[in-house]
Amino acid sequence: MTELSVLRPAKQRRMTREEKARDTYMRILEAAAQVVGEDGYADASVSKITRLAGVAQGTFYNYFESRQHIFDKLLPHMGQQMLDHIRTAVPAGLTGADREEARLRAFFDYLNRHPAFYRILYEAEIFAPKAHDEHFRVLVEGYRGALNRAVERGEIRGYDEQELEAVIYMLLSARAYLAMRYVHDGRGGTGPIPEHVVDAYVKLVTRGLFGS
Amino acid sequence: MTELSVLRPAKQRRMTREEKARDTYMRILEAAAQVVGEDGYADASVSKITRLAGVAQGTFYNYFESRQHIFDKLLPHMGQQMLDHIRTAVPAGLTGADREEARLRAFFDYLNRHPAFYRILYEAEIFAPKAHDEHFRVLVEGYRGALNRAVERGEIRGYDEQELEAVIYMLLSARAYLAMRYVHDGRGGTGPIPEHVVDAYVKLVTRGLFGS
Amino acid sequence: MTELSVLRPAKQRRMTREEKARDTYMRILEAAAQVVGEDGYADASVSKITRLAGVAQGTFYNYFESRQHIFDKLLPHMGQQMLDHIRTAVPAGLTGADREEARLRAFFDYLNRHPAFYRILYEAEIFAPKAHDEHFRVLVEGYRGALNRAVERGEIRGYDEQELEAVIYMLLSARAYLAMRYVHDGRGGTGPIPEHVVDAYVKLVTRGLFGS
Amino acid sequence: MTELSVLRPAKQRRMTREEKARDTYMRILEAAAQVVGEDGYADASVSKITRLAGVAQGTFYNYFESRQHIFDKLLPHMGQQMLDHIRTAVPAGLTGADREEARLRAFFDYLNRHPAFYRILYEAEIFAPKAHDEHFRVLVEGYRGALNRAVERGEIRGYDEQELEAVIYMLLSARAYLAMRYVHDGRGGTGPIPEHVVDAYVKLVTRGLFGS
DNA sequence: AATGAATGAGAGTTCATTCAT
DNA sequence: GATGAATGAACTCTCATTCAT
Repeated sequence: MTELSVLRPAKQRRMTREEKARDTYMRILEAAAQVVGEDGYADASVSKITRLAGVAQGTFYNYFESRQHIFDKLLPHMGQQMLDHIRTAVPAGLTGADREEARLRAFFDYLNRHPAFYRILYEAEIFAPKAHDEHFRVLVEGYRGALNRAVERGEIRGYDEQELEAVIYMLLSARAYLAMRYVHDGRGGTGPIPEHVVDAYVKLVTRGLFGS
Repeated sequence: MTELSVLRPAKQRRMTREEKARDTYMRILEAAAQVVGEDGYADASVSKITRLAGVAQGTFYNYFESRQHIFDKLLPHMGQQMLDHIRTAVPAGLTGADREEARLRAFFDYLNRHPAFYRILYEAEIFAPKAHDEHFRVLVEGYRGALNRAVERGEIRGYDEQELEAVIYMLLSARAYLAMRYVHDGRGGTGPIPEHVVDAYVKLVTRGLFGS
Repeated sequence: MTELSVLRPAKQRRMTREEKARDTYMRILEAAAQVVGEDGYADASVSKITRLAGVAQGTFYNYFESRQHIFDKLLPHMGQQMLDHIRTAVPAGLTGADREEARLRAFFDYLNRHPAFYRILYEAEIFAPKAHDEHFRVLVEGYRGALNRAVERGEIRGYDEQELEAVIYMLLSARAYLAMRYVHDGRGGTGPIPEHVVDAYVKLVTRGLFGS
Repeated sequence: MTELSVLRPAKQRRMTREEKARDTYMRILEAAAQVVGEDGYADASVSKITRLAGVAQGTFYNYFESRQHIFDKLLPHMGQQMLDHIRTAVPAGLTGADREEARLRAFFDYLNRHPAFYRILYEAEIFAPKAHDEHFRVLVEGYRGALNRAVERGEIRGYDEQELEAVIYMLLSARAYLAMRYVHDGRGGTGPIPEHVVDAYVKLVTRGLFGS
């Protein structure tokens, strides 16, 4: 493992103190993301993170109160990126099952581009439960709005509000496990999602939700 | 935490050397299950486990090569219990969506009776990935047989074999997340699954898979 | 803990460079006194002191060579205040045991008004031994003069010069321990000295020194 | 600093496990006493202590919960030795001021033989306050009994019970400060107490307490 | 003169594992 | 086979001090 070159801004004239601080903060955070992505939270020691970030161990504690503290920041940081990616990648006009398909593809696409994200997200359930819950809450709320609109448009029938929440959990979980099974190969590597997996998802959702 | 009394066999006559060894092995394994269930893998120290099992720390290494080793045994041991429970609980004659519903209820029922199992199972993805994969493989194979039969009976249409596998993953994942969300309350405790959650699951599966 | 407002001079016209420096020096010194008084030398970090003084950490080292250095200044600074207080509080005409009693009361009175002083003084034996010795030297010399005059006046008999020094140490030590035992309650708080303690001291000194 | 040879028992036949454990415990405790005696509590690191005791750092924590914990054991351990020494050294028949003198000499004698004790005792006020209080309590109670008997015998007159407690504090404090001033030379070394100091103490106590 | 980010040595503590008894 | 004392590597975190700005 060597120093991160990412995010090291081209040495334009000069950086103000504040900019430099912001830079250091980001370098540590990105280093943590990479280490957790590769080794998991349990093996993400402060020493590994700072070595990768190219700063002294003590510097870590100028920016984060504790090891747990940076873990709690990781998912919010990366999760926002993911949501932005999905929002951008899903065409505005899409509705119904087409929208679902686009979202699934965008999710897998993001995972392929940011292989570290999978571990950061799914281990967070254990190592940063607060952050994980919050992330989930955001996802669920976003979904709820979309499904409610689909109900209003008459695309979805036969589910009351409580049931829809359960459905959202199922759809989110489906994404997660499909990612575990089909995006990740044995160790470390990732690949594009097979078409038949998308087909299965879309079929299940189309019939099951937007049915007949 | 005090010594386990579970599994301490009634002191009939005498135990053969072999029986005693088997007994000690089981005591340690059960103690590990309880500790992991309560504190998670990360905090399940050898010392906690042996203290609970009522043996010396050194004894642990007469039965398990390492801490990781016992973690790898945990899920196979508990997972078999779960499968037995589900198999027993689901009436033989049921097919189609009714069978799915019965399986879901049996799963949640098991979780309620064995609260430790949830952590053992879901943290295994991180702390005992080999065992987790194997456990999943067994579940998937069992499922595959059942769904193939449903296909043969004409209950399921429009999914090829590969797609069915993806569907299985989605159903398994649905269980997992619904458990996380609806069985577990904030800290430690569990409760029965709400009816509307079962309804949503059944509806989605009926329409999506078995649907006309 | 918030910034000290003490000693912040009313913002008259303007401060000369020198005045400002003097002001900063005093602000840091007073902050150190407060922190040591509350948390003890061991927990009086430079960061706590500068935070309380309202200056940057680096500023500290413009005024004091090291943390130890400011500790060495603390007792001389506060000790002088105490001596001034006692000198002022003890009526000029008193002699003999009456004078002793007045001094004891003045000492306890100072302690009650400046609760931080106790820790600064007594922990100095450990954390600033040089300063402690010097402080003691000053006290002893002051005492020696007084007792010598008492000898000359014939109030004290039967002690040679060396013995008188030992007596001085005993009287000073008595003060200290009586303070520890009777002025300080369990944690932090202080109260007036009980009368019977003063009585015991006066009796012992009257009979023992100024005796018969 | 090298390994302690003290207390390493002559290698008689064999040591039972229990004996060996006791031995290790004592070796660590004695090492701690020596380190604290030389460097003070603040600089008595676990690493220094275990190095001197000739055990691994981890071993320390098999015997003491924490660094603070061993500090809390130090004074009780050494204090008992001191009391035993004084009790043994003071002839049984002595009473009144003679007894006081004998006690003072025994105290200084112990200090000379165990130079580490001074720091252990007097820094305990700061670093092991609980132990210090307890030690003081024991000393005071012992004293109180002796003085009460002296009152009954009519050797002491004019002090009520509360006043006598204050007197005890003054006598104990006198010992302590006289030790600081006259037993310890500049750094580390010790010497016998000068006769004139004993004389001063005896004179003060005789006149002040037992005085006709 | 003032700042505050960066440093790095060193602290206390934990714990999986070993091995002589 | 059972024991439990001993180990030592690794961890997180603190903080006095420096120095470029």
